[in-house]
Amino acid sequence: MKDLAAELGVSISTVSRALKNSPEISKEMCERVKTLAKKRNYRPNPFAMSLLKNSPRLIGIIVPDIVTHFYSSIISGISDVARKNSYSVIITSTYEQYELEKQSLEDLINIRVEGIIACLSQETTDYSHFDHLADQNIPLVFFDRVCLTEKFSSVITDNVESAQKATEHLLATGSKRIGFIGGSNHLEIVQQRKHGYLQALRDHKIPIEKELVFCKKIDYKQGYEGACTLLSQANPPDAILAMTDSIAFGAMRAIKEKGLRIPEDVALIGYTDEAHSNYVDPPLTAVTHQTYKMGEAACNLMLRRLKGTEKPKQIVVPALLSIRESSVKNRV
Amino acid sequence: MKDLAAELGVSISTVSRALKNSPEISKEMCERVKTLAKKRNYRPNPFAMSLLKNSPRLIGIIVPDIVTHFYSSIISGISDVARKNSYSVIITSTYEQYELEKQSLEDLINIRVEGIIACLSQETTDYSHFDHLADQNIPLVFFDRVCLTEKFSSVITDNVESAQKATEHLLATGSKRIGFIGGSNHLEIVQQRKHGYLQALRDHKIPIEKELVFCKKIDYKQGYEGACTLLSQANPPDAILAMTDSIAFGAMRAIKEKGLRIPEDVALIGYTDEAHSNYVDPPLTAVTHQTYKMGEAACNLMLRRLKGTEKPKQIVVPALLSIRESSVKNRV
DNA sequence: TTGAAAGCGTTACCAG
DNA sequence: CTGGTAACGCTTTCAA
Repeated sequence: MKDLAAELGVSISTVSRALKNSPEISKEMCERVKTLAKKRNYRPNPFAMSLLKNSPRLIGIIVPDIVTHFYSSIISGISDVARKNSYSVIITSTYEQYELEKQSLEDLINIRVEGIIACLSQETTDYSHFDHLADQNIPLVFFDRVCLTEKFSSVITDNVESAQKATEHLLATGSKRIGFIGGSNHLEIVQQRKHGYLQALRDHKIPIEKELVFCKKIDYKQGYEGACTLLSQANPPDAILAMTDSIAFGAMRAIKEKGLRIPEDVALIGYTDEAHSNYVDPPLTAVTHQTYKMGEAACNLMLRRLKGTEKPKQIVVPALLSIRESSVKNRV
Repeated sequence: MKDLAAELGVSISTVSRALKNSPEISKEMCERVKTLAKKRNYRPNPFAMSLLKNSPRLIGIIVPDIVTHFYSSIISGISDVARKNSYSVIITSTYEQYELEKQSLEDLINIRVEGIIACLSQETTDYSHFDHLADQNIPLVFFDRVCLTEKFSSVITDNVESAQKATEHLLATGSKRIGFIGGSNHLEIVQQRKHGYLQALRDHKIPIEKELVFCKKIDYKQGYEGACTLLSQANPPDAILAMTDSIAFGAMRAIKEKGLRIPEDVALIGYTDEAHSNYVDPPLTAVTHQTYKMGEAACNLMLRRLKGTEKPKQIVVPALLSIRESSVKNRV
């Protein structure tokens, strides 16, 4: 900018004003400056700006990991909305560890992000590090795994409803005895989805059988073992609701290895993204989270907080039941 | 910092020095300053630093998208190395579009990242926007899909070798006529993988047939259509080498829909990550990229460039052939 | 309509 | 060992 001023023989202030179309400047001058600026490939230095205004137009994101489709898709939604509002995003991963979560938070604050969008790690049970943000007046929005909802806005999915709907779909399409494979009971999403499953059974006056519920860990192996356990019972289920994608794929393998047909012998519903549900055989009926939308919602919540102080708000982005071939016994 | 100085009754310079353990300051003073700094929750303002040193400790990443496992895993590798060296990363997605790639590049330069790590979009055939970076002296490292290799460092996989090995594996396990499904020919990885495939055929004195090669775009749909086209020929192949994961899954569906068995009728090899290869039926033999390692390598290359000017350098991270069930016709 | 100068938070150099 | 001051790039009064 100094160079531009020198080259045009005017002052720096003039250049500054010309560049932002200050109404109190001659059009001619304005044009001259802009032309030269373009020619010299001038770019405003954002650090000077940030230093001045203390608004770096930067949003921080904290996720358990970026490799899981669920998170990467949400990040995608967040950063697209951010970019459209000329914000940039910085992403940090906790790898589900409490210590790394604290570290990430610290880093983002040091970088002086304007706000933080976060999803809790599995390990986190103490929320004080987030609590402090309220004092420092740094906006925070949670998604999926949330806490301190009176203080901070959040975006969640309808876990109870989605599991309930999935169960009802199974009942409506010819399944009678439905098994459930979940994860550690202390996780809220496990409780909620199991709750939805049980609710559907209750609504249909179907007695609840403990043996049909298998809850250990959320991974492929436990999905496989869960299905093996359920199917080797004396009176095995004729349908399984699997609580996550890895569990569903593990269960699918177990069913096939037993020589059972999907959905004729055992119907199956999972929670997965669009693409991978279609890659398997038969295509998997699944609850699909509107992850991109969740990301957009989270970012919009943040942007609104950034503009004016708004009351904490929850947004529920409903999950969709994508019916494919793995669940429908009685084709019409 | 000003407040700290005032509160302690010393000058700002003293505080600054105390905070960075300048050897020319009394230990006592040093302690006093640090204690108060902690108490007042002082954090250095990174923008002032960046303004001063013009080094924001920020690295920009440009990827086709962040949702694909291949990219998210590489990003994971990059950002872990970056964080260990107290760099942050900013990620932008091109969604495979040339215009968005130019835009992303522009944005990152405006934000004043110290360097950029990029993977070309499928659309990109004109590299001048990257070429300009060399003039502006902004370090650039490419990965996977690369260009201008005399000017910029890059991290690639051994595309020729991996495709060659995969083809040879097919030949060694009973396949005779092998088809190839790839993407746009202007992409180097397409050329290289095709080259490896052809090389293997040549080595085995197998005549090359143009009709066995299908190269359009890299996505699920083209994988499906490619396989359909190949398999509906008068003399169809009995094996297919699919150049990416989405192509492989598309091809798998096409093969099944035609009522053909894998691998008995048509053997199939893809390029995918560990997890999803195992989810499909039959488990997919695949070339597995060491994506996290590639990310680490790219970031290390960048860090070295950032420290001293280094000559452009290529790093080859070999891919691994994970043999599963989809490829082996003649079980021993 | 334009120019001069202060100030944003920090470091570094030069004096004391 | 410590204080003063210039400088980083830009915006914004205040004066002319």
